[in-house]
Amino acid sequence: MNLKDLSALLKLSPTTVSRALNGYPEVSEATRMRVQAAAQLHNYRPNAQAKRLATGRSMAIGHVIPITTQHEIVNPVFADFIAGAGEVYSAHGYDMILSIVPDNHEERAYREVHAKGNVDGIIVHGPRHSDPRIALLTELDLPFVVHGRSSGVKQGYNWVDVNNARSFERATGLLMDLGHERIALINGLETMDFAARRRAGFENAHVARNLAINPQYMTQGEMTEGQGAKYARLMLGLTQPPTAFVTSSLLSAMGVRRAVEEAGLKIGRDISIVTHDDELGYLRNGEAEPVFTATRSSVREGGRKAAAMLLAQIDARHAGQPLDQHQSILMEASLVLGRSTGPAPHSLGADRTLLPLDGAPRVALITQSVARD
Amino acid sequence: MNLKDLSALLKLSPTTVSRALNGYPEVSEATRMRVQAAAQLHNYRPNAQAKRLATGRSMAIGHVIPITTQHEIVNPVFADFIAGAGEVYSAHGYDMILSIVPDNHEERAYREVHAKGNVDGIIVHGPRHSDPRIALLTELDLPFVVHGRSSGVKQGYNWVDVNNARSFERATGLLMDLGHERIALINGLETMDFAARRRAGFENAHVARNLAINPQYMTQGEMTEGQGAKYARLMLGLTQPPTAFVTSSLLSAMGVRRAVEEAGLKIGRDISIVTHDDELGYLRNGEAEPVFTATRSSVREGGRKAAAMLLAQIDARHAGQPLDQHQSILMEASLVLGRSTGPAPHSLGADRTLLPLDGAPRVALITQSVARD
DNA sequence: CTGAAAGCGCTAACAC
DNA sequence: GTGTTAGCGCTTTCAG
Repeated sequence: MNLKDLSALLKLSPTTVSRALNGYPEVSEATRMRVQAAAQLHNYRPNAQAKRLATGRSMAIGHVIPITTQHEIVNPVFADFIAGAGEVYSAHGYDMILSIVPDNHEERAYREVHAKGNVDGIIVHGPRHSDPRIALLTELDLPFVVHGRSSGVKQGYNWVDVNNARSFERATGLLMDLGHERIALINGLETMDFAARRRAGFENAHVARNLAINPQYMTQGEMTEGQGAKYARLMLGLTQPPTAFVTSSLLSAMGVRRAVEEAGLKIGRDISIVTHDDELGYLRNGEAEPVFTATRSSVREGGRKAAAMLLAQIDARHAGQPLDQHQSILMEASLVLGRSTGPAPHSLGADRTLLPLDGAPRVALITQSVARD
Repeated sequence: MNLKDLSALLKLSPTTVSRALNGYPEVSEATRMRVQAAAQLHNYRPNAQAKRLATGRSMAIGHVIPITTQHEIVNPVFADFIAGAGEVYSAHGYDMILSIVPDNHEERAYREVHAKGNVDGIIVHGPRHSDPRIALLTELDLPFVVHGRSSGVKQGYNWVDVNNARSFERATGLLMDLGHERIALINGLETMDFAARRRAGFENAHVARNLAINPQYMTQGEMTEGQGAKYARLMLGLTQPPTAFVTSSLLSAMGVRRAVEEAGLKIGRDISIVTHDDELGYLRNGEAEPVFTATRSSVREGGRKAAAMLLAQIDARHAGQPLDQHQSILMEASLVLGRSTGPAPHSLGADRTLLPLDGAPRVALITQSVARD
């Protein structure tokens, strides 16, 4: 059933039917009703391709997920983020086109997607410290929103990110408040912007408390268990091993735990581990179910916000507004908690609660949480 | 730059240019060269929408991921599977359209996507035991491949699945071989086909060894840590508690571990836990890095196979072949390993290796692995 | 308020 | 070998 068929059936012109269905004002209420009823009855759906060609809008948003050619693991964060974005798209009649692109083909992929005209906008995932994609997309004049930031880029652009620096600064500071002076950082690859920011936060905490930063305690690499264990082993082998670890992912934290156990040490007694990760709901317990959910949903909420921002941008452009104003949303990470056996939560400010882990308030998990915009 | 511009530039008709670019034989080699060079030079990309409209092929595959309205967590398995499928699509010039659909709107979503004509085929995720989507898609005459199976459906259809029954049977049997007689199953929701199959495997192992199946030892629910802990607590509270747990996901296994620890028991000494999950790379160690990778890549490989199967089906149909033959691929799950501190692997057949966990060969992890088709 | 006609950018019969 | 013509199904001026 297409427009022509339907209009023939109604003994109206395709034009009128189209207008009736698309809410144009110049059609009489009576015929609009009639048309809508018929459309419903015959289950009419305008052909998407034709509509796209006619309007010049593809009604689709591209999500480009870069895959490093070495480690081809898809970061689980993307799944939740994309789920959130997807909700917004379907509410607005947009499709989501997902491209998993090897990072060496990225530029080509973007140019192609643009030239072929099959998306109206793009969400950029996994930005690096200085990410060429931002300049590229600006040059192509394709609306986009970055999931994360690219600190090395000076021009304005739209982004949605989590306050990585602040959360790592607080996590590190927290350990220091508990008496730790030798704290290790097991970070993600610092070419990735989020990892660079996490390191900055880690260092800031040292600076703020006048503690020396020991390069031997800072490592970066893939966020896998193997890497976490490897680096932790190295550091535990130092003459002055760290007394606490701040890690950048759940997997790394599990690797650290393994190394710690191998060394015959006990977590929460000899060694503290703090991990920051969107997945870390995996580790908590007790009250944890809601925390887990909250963690995942906050990433999802980030996806929603990014999508909404992008669609607004596209609408504005289509409405002829210049819009060189750039928007950004910074989501605050909040401290949550470990394995609570103790009674009272260790408070960290109005909306922050840290529960002691295994009775000893020395191990904490940190997660990204509620949005603040 | 569009076809018309390009052809004007070359002083050729759009037709000829189109033919040259699309590899039609009736164009002279000389002009083909000239056209290709010009296209390259001007960075010409045919407009996707126009092409779609003209050819009637949307060159896109839809992946519909159902979200249960209660627990809106996206199963991480999807990410890897989709990444694999994505590789195949981009190699063949297809786009991937991802829809996250609340499970109560599924039928509508499928009908819509079909009527709008924006996909040439669909991958069905998360099939239930009797899944109406299969009949629906058959009725709509839209090519599709199921990621998983739907045991209650009698008609033929294409699918790619893992041998869930067999792997759970072997896991359970393995525990029995180690002397366990009271084994608990912490399963996913058995309305999901994979969970039903896992249960069947669990039961088969009992039948094969003439052991009674105790309903008190079988639970199903969301595969979260909280549920795992809850059920494990209940069972550990029985007068005859189980001595081993077979769980359906990493999260559940972690919940069980928590409950076990709370009860003052020690894993590997008092209690064994076996988990089967695509994610369970998260838990292994030592030799584990490659296993982790292999696990994830095997899911990815499943995605590749499903995609290839679907594209073949679409091509065949387009070539006018009837193809009422249905294909299927069953991937075998292989046993891998726990936390290896002991030396010799405990062998389970030619391609199967089980390493002892913490020296005591009583805890094992089972993962899905290499394809066999 | 409704309709006729043109056109979005491409492909595919059908001539030449 | 190459060009002409007519659509694909819709939207959108422009008339009425």
